[in-house]
Amino acid sequence: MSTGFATTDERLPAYVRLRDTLTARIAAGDWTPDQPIPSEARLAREFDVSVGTVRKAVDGLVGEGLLERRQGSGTYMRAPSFNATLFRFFPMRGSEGAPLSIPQSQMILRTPAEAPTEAAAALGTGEVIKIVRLRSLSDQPVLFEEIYIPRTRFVGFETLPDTAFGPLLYPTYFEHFGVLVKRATDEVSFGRASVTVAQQLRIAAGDPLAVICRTAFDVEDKPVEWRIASGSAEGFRYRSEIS
Amino acid sequence: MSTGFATTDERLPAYVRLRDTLTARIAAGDWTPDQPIPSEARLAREFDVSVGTVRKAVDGLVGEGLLERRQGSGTYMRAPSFNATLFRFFPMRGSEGAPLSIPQSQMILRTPAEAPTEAAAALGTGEVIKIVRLRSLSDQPVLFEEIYIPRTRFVGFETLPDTAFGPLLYPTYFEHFGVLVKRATDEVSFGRASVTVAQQLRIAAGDPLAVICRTAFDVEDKPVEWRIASGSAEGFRYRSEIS
DNA sequence: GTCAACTAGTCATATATATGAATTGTCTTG
DNA sequence: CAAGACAATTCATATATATGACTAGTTGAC
Repeated sequence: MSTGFATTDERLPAYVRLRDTLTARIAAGDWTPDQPIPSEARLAREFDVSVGTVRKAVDGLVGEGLLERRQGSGTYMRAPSFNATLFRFFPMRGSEGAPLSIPQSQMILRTPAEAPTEAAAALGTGEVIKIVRLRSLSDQPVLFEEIYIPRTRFVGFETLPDTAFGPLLYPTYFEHFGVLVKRATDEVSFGRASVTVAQQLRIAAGDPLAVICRTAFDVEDKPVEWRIASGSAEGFRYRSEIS
Repeated sequence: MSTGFATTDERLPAYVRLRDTLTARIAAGDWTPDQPIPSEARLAREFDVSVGTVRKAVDGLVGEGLLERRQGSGTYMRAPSFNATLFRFFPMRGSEGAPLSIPQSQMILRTPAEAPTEAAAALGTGEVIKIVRLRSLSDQPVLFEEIYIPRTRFVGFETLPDTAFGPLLYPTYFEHFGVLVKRATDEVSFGRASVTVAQQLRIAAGDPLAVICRTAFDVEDKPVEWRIASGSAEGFRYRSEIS
């Protein structure tokens, strides 16, 4: 008897199977952000489980930040707000509550390429699209980024019009390619500016550099992006919450 | 009618009030780690709520990492495992799976002191105890730490025997002073080694330095520790999970 | 004495139900 | 047409209950 679950291990509890099924639907783009998914009662009927079981499944996804409940209205998809990465890296106000400038993003390059060793290892493939960006605060370049995304997941990325890009990449990933970034791991280290990086950041070659390597994963925990970002070590700050 | 709740706002839902009450008991040291707290059925009777409500309250604390469920056995206190901070900061294997050395911890100083500005601001008091530690990997000093804790929460800290300290401080905080660290915020930046720091780390003054400032909070979200850790920027790595 | 079987206690899963609170759209009324 | 009353829908809280799974200790047979 089919119960409507996606094909997951039958030995697993119903709420787990339902959670996985909902995740698959989200990943497949069946629903769109800021649109309500079916109500708890509907889902209960559809999958032939009780409302309590639906709530438990949804609870998990809310905890992961994939869904958001709004009492009286419904439960909505929610693209994880990896917002304002730059704000995490550099302090935004001088010392007094100085007017915080808006971070800018300038795309320099977007082309198919061969992934460097580390990126290939993280992504599991060498066939990537390479993106180069320069991010600035009040016209001062602060972060130089090289980004690698697997070609198979982002077919046609290099031919997208420039208008498809805002200051953040992850919304574009989702809207045009259905790739939803759920989590990422950052690794901060110290280095020295190469000639090209120095030129972009308008510092001297050999100057101390803060380097952030990030691997981003989608809802199914498959790596979908590897990036290396560099900024002058002067004034650099990386904030992190641990628990 | 008393229902056994600690005095929290009566307008709040029962599961919130119960959760807060349980948190207070944990903070008060009513239970000890690795000891089971009363069973769900007992708690339900004690607070005159249903088992479902108890489960919902406990769910929250499990999510926060304060409690841990063991099916068939009970629910246990769990000091959050802020373990192996050093491992997060420096890579532990050379390049091949080299035998990972055990991090050592040498306490250099432990005395009442006046807090530096930043520590005082974070802790809300200048009356602190200052701790200085040097942390090493295979007899190579890698991290120099200055730690400040409020005197009022840690009465008698400076007179504790050295045997009361292991390689980690947080277990000692809890066992001797009932202070349970639940979360912390780290801030990584880069600077240059002062003469004293350089001496301790056996590097040259002016060498690039990685600096990690941490503020730690207890279960009630009150700041209980501020520390600044410095290590050579060469070979430094700070890992962070974001979502 | 040892080991297997049993048992009591505990958390895990699942259902059914009732009531409250918040939102949203509709309908009535002036 | 506008404003307020109203109703339907949806999530939020809470209870009661049943069954299964797992643990840890006890009992009993050999």
